[in-house]
Amino acid sequence: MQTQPNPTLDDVARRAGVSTATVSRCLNAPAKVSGKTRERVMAAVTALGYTPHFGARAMAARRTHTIGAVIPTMENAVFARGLQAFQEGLHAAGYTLLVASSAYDPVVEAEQVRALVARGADGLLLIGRTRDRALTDFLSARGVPALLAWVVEGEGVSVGFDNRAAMRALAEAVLAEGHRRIAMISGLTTGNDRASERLAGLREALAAAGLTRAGLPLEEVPYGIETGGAAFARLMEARPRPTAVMCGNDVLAAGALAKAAEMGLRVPEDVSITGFDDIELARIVPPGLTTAHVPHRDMGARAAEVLIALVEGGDAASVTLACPVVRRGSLGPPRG
Amino acid sequence: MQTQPNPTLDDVARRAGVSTATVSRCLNAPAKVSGKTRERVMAAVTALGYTPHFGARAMAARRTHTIGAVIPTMENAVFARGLQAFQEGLHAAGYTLLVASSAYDPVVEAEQVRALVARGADGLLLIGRTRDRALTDFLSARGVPALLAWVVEGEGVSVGFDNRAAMRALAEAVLAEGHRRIAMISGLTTGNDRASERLAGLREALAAAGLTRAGLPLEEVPYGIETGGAAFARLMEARPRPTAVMCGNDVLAAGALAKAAEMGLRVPEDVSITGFDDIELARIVPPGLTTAHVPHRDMGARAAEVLIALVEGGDAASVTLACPVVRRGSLGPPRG
DNA sequence: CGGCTCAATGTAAGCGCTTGCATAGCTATG
DNA sequence: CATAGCTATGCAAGCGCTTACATTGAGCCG
Repeated sequence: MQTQPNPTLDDVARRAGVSTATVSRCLNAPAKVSGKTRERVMAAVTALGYTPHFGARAMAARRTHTIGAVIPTMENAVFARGLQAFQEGLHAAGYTLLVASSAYDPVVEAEQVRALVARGADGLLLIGRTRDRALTDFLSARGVPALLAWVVEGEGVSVGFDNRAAMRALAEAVLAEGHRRIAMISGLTTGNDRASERLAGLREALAAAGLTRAGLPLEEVPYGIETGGAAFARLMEARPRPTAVMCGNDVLAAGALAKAAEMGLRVPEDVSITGFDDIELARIVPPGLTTAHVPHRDMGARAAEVLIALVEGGDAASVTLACPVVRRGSLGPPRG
Repeated sequence: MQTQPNPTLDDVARRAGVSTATVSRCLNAPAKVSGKTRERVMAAVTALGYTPHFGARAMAARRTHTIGAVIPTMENAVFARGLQAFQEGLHAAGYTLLVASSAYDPVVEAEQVRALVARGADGLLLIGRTRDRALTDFLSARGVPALLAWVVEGEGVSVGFDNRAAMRALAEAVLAEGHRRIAMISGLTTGNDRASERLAGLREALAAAGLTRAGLPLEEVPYGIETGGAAFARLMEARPRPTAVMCGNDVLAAGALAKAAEMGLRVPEDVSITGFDDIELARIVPPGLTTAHVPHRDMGARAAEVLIALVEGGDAASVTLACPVVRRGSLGPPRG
């Protein structure tokens, strides 16, 4: 499809009457070139519409100023928002972001990581911390630093929050209202440490309140409004019914809320519902969703800082952010 | 940071006792190599954990199997979803997707387009069709095909829908209910042809119904739930009040809906509200949002097909998808 | 059994850029 | 005025890969 060959450094050099080395310096270290020459070169650059060839540059410079990120899916607003902030931070520092999605599949994730490394990513942003040894080894052999986000430090540097503690705090708020029959709708926990940590947090809180572990009705379903609604309906078939349904994320909770309305159940009088993430949705679904606030944008911005430090300097410390409980209308005392 | 140099073709070749050419052929055209050699080479590849260097490959092969996409923002679910489908389609065909976002700024968009081309994108996906001459010229000079999505064909190939016609159809439904005092909350129209086309569609319908153009109260606000709510509040200060508020997208409409509830206005008894896009939200905000259904996933998938055809074959036809009106509780006849 | 074909492999020339080193043209110094 | 010390530039060697072309060695024909 290449109709006319793209202009190269050589074309620019010829047109400006200098060597390719000078042109290259003009572009990468303008201070090393005299004012007059620089002007002439820049004129040639714009006249020709020259754009440096990325592959060639990466090859010669062994540096790409590119950061790769592998996220589970772009369809989840939570990642989209964090990533947007992340990319703004990178852009400001002169880095470009390459995004790939894994569809929550570790095999695909590994593939994508390799693809990004092959593309010359100087560093990587990864979500969560469940991943296999081979991948970590691969990255360290290649000398590509990776930052883990959405979790707290396991091994390696991370920027994130403690999913378990946040969920436990939320559960404590629910218990404090007087709820004893609590059920949970969790996202799929297989290969998803955020989901399993949240579940674990709830179990810890229940145990601490003297409620037996066996007593937690649980539905584990894929991410989605529909699936959340369906899971809610199943949980509400139990007699006696749970008085509170805690969800692994806001989207599941929104589904539960919608289904409750459809079933003629009042929230929170007949049943309390909680979410996790605090996406915009949480504010607008009536009566407002009580949830754990995850500072997505802040996390993305901090992640950019830390990863750049890692890439350029060599080391940087992990950051742990707080996830306060946000109380809205969906949580109230059990009736009776 | 590169602790150990990455293995190169040469390392693999040496280890397998063949030339680099043979290794390259093994990877790119296995049929040209004898079975025994291939096994030996593949063994060396895995033993060394070899990954081809992307830049080098792009340089030598003048082809990257990479498609770039520039979207306004990842935070808009609408693009996220379309893009997810797009990327799945590309992946299946062996292409990789590079995503960049422009924040609705044409200058940034142009930058990103150039960056993607410099990175060797074989083709580009662009949203909408308002863009300046220089950019189109640049792309055609470089021989990089671009596909426009979310719109119908202007010049160039597109995969999308007719924003104006869809909005007109929606407006006709509103008029058919008997509404005559209609207001609009539009997204920012500057540099956003989707938004301006939708507005134009509404105006056409009003004109066709004999309502004067001057009679359309209009709020033009940035994308967001909050901004939609605030705009709604302003529109409802008019006396007599509008009986129907049509919004440029579902997110603005969700904000309007939430604000209506907060103001104690019943929907649709006191005021009807419509959206555009039909995102998940539209189904769950009570009483359900009447909106125009945009087939995002389908659009993404078709876009992948068409763009690949463009890149590989050279030409392909535009695709126009229908956007049926979806009726939900938020639209009813005006009271009285 | 010579000669031809064809499949499998090797040789080597780039692809477009960066960068260490050499060079040239100055000015400041003794 | 010769010399040292700069700065601005050029030269040329790769970076890791693909691919046209050359080479080799079978297998097959008459």
